[in-house]
Amino acid sequence: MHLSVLLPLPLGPLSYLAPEGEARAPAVGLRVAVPFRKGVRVGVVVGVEDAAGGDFALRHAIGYLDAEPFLDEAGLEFLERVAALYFAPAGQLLADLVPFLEPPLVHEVRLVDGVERPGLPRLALWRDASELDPALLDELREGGVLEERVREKKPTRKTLVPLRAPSERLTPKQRAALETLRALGEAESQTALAAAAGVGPGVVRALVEKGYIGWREVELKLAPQPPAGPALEPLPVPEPPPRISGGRRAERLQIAAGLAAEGETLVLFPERYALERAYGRWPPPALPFHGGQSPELRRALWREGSPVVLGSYQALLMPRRWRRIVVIEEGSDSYKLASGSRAHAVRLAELRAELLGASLHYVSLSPAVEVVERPGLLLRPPRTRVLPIDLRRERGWPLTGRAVELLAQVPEKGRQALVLVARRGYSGRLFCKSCDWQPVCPNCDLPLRFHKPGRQGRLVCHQCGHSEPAPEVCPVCGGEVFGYSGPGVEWLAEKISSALPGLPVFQYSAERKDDLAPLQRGEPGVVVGTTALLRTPAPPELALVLLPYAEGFLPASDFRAPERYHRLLWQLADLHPTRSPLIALQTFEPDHPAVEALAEGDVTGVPETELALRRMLGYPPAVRMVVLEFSHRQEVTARAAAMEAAEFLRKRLGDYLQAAPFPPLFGPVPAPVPRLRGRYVFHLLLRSPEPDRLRDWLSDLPPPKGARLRLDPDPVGFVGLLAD
DNA sequence: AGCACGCCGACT
DNA sequence: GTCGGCGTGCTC
Repeated sequence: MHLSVLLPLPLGPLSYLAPEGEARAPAVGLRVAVPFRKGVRVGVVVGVEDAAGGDFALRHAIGYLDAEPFLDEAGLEFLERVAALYFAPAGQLLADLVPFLEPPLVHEVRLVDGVERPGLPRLALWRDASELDPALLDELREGGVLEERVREKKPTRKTLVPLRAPSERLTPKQRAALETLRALGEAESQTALAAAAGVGPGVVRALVEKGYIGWREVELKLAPQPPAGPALEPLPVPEPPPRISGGRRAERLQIAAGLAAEGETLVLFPERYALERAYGRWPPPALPFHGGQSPELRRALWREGSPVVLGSYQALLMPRRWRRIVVIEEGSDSYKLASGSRAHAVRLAELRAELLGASLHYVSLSPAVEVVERPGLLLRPPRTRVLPIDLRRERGWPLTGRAVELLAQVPEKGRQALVLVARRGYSGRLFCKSCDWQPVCPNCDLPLRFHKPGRQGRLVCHQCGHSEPAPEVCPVCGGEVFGYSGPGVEWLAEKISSALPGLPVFQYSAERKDDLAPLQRGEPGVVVGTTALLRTPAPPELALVLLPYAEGFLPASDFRAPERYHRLLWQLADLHPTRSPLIALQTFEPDHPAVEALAEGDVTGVPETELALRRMLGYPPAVRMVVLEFSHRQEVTARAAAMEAAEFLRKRLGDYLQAAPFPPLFGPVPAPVPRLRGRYVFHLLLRSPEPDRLRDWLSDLPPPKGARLRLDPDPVGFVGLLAD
């Protein structure tokens, strides 16, 4: 019997002989431990064949980890289809979608009964395999004299428990602490016990030393946190259409809950924050499933029998026959996997639903361009109050007089304001005022960002993390005066503090998360932050949302930028569950369509326009697009590899180059950031309305010489405009 | 992905 | 002479 085993590695399935001495018949979908390289890895059986002749000296699999299949047939089919869709080995997708597949193992070995090996007398008894040399294990395996068994190590935790009854030899305090532990049963730590018993830590330590209490490993009971608040009321929609847009956040969740009441449903969320917030109010029974949970917990919940799962993309392969998949905020960038296969979770959900025959629904405030034409239900969007502040006319940078006036009203009325900045740190650029020198990252073609957390500044690369102290004088001309541009969180916070002394100003970004509790309590104040702020609950008295430089959220090089900008603006209108804060935008483009749509209460207009535009220009979803990224430390090597591939593809495409509705091949061009982490990057874009053509071209493409080639099979960000 | 192998430059 | 950087190939 041959097993076809898929490991969570960027490889196709590998072949193994069925485990020796295993009574059970091999079954597709079981997790199996196999020898791999010098160790043991866990994969999934994706095929079972009668020993077909092969010239490979196959090794035996060690053993199965499951009683029931970990992946079902539908899941395996899905995996295979996704791999084809994304031009990636199936194992890569397995690794991406089920990163918790491999549990810690107990792997034990012994010699087959009666066999003796000189020098290995104790190997007649089961022994942990990690104590033995992998080479020796392999040799014994090949000789057919090794028995192996493997099982999943049960998750445990350490806990402090009483070991002996109190005796006369204890001091009163020690006795009290021991009695406390006997009453509690167990304690998390020595400190916790000391606190609970009202004694000093030394008392507890003495009890441990005398052997009255001690640590023991106990099995860890795994369960998600139960929902916190009062459950929201599901809102049933008769004959629900595929798309539901508009409305307020709570209302959309009610509708999603109504959709989920129909039967086995996956409610897919773009990120953990939104998921946990929704789960906190979701009508039970429901199960949260996401990457913030420990791998042990996710493995434990994998087969849990809840009809509704609120999940991230990691729930997509759960062995369930979903009747419905509900995609929340399908336009969110967080659905794009940043590494590995670089899959897009919404595409995956669509494919999963198709293969299962499940109904698919998108529920979002402003629909993604990809879905805006589906039949939809439009709920009344949040009321908006929008104030564009035209930076071409208003004085003051980075804070106009108008903005200061607005902010001044915040403490006067006892309200709160949120200031959203696209950049963390002090400023995007630092330059010498006398000679124009600018610091650049040594590894990337990017200016170093200026951070000024205290008095002394630092220069930081936001791509590779390189960091150096900011110079006191210009290293080129010795000039002592520096200028800044591209205001960040720190700059704005400083500016607001000096313009409005006495106003509490908080900062909130990835690098500095002030405690926002005073704001949450309703105290007046301003918080300046990046979009990280959107993952915190809105302060209760929110009256103003100010974007000091709205275009900062509109990168010019990306065809999806207007859609994103539009979505962000609408998100601001829906931040507070009931209030409509004034949204003030300092901008050079006060009549941008996204700003107008927000003012007019229109959530679908911008996506519709964008869709028309993409059809005209040949962008997704009108075409399937793939970006080929060639990179190397040496610029010439990267460029040459990209040129060679372009040349090959030009020949390969032949007449289609002219016949295609849109030029199907573009580049090579330097990537929007031409050098990243010490590597030069060149892009080659392929596109066609017929996805099968892309597959054919790519399958013929010879591997590049010298340079590394990576595919982005579903580019979302940082795609330069095609210049025809 | 992770790891071994092998080739070329730098230095005790 | 060796150490060690990185490019290439392979994993049942």
